[in-house]
Amino acid sequence: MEVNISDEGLVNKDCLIGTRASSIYYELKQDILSGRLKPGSKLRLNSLKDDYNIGSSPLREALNRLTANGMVCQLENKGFRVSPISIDELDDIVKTRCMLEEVALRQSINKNDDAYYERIILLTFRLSRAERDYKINTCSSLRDDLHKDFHQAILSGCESKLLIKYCLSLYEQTLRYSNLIINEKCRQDQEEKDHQAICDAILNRNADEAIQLLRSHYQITKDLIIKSDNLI
Amino acid sequence: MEVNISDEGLVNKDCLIGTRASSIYYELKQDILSGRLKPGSKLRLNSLKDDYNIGSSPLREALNRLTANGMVCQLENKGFRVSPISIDELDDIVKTRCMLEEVALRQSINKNDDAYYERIILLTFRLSRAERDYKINTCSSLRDDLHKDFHQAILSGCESKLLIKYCLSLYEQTLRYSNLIINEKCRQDQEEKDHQAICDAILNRNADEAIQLLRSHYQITKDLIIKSDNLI
DNA sequence: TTTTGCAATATTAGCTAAAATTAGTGTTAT
DNA sequence: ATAACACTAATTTTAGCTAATATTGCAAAA
Repeated sequence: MEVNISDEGLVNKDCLIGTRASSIYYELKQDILSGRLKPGSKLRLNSLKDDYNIGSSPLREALNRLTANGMVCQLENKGFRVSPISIDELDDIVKTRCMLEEVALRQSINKNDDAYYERIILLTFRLSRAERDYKINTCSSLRDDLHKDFHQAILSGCESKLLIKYCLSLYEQTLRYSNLIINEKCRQDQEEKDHQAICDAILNRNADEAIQLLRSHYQITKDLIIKSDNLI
Repeated sequence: MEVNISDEGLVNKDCLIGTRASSIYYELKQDILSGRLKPGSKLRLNSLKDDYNIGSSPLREALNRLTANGMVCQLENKGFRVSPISIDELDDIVKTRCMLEEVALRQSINKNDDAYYERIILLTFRLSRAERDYKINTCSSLRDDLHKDFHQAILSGCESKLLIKYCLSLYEQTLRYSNLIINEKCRQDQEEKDHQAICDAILNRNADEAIQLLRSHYQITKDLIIKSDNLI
C-alpha cells in the first residue's frame, strides 16, 4: 500500500499501516488530542519507549512529525513536551480558522458542483445518526470521525490544497482544546442544530449565511472552552 | 542555548546550533531551496549519510521536519524524495500567499505602531544596499537573508502567530520555485523598485496600495518562473 | 540556621552502527 | 507466457554508546 505521509486525510486511521513510526504517530496524536497526555507535560523518551513498546528512532520520528502540527514542541537537548495551551493561542486558532474557512467555504459553494452537495447531505445525515447513537452507547469514536469528515466535507469544494491543509491542521488544534470540556452534554444539542443549519444554508447556496453560522459555531465552542476553566 | 525547533525565525541560520539533526536540517533545506537537490529526485539515505557525513537517525529526523514544509515527501517503506514541483502547485502557493499576506499586511499597517514603520525603513534600506553590493560581488547569501527579513518585516505587525507562520512557510515554498530562474538579472531591477514602492505605500499608511503592489510583485515573479520553462 | 556555590552523580537526550524488514528485480520452472 | 522463487538494494528499526542536562549532597559564607 502506497501512503504518502503528508496526505493525512487519506491514511488509514486504525494504525494498521506499515511503519512503526506511522502507527506510533497516530497513537501519540490520539492521546494528545484526547487529553490523556496533558498540555505542557514532558514526553520522556524512555517512558514512551516502554509505554508504547517501541524503539527511540521511530519514536523520535513520530514526535518530529507532531511538532509540525504544533501539538508537540521540542527544545534542543531537552527533548519533547506536549505543547502548552493558552487562551491567547485558542483565540488565534479560532480567528485564523474563521478567516480561512470563510474563503474555502465560499469557494466550495460557488463552484456549484452536484457531487459536493451530495457529500454534504450524506455526511450531515451520518453525523446526526451518530450523534443520536452516541447518546445511547456513549462511544464517541465514530461520532468524532464523522464530525471531522463533516467539517472537511463542507470545505471540500475548495480548489486550494494548501488552504484545505491549513484548515485541517486548525481543526485538529481546536479539537485539542475542545476535548478539555468535561461537561459536553450541554454542547451536544447545540452542535447538532448548528450542523443541520450549516448544511441547509449550503444546500440553499447561501454562502453568507453558511459562513455566519460557521463563525458562530466556532465562537460558541470557544466561549464554552474558556468558561469551562480547564485552561490552567 | 535554548532553541525551540518550531521557532525557525529565531534559530541561528549558520548551522552552529546544538544537535546534528538541526544542522543537517538547515543544510538539506538550503540545498533544496537552492535547487542543488532537484525537485522529484530521490533522497537515498545511504548517499546522504555519506555526503553529509551523518548517521541515519538525525538524518531521518531532519527529513521528517522537512516534510512538514512540503519540501520533502515520504512514502511508506519507499523513503524520501524532494517534493516535485508543478505549475498548479505554484499557482496554489501564490494565490494562498496573496490571500494570507493581504490580511497580515493590512493588520500590520492599521496597527499604526512606530516600531513597525522603523523596521520597514531599516530593512528596505539594508536590502537595497545588499542588492547594490550583489551586482558587484555576486554573493547572494546576504541579499537572500535580507530579502527574507524584508518580507517578514512587512507582516510583523500582525497579531496572529499562526498567520505569520503560514506566510513564512509559503515564502519558502515560493523561494524553491524562484531559484529555478536562471537569468535573474532581468528580475532584479524590477524587484528593487517593487520593494521600494511597497515600503513607500506602507509608510503612507496606504494599505490598499501596499497590498496591490505586493500582489503584483508575486504575480510578476510567478509569470517569470512559468515563462522560464524550468518546470519540467 | 539559612543560603549560596560547586562538585559528583544520575538521568535523559541524541547519535552511531548493525540487524531486521520490505520493495524491487531477475531467474527458473511449470 | 506466467507464476513462484530467490536475490539485491533500500528503508526502517533496534540496541548500545556518547554527550549534554538536571539533580543531589556537601561545604563554605552570610
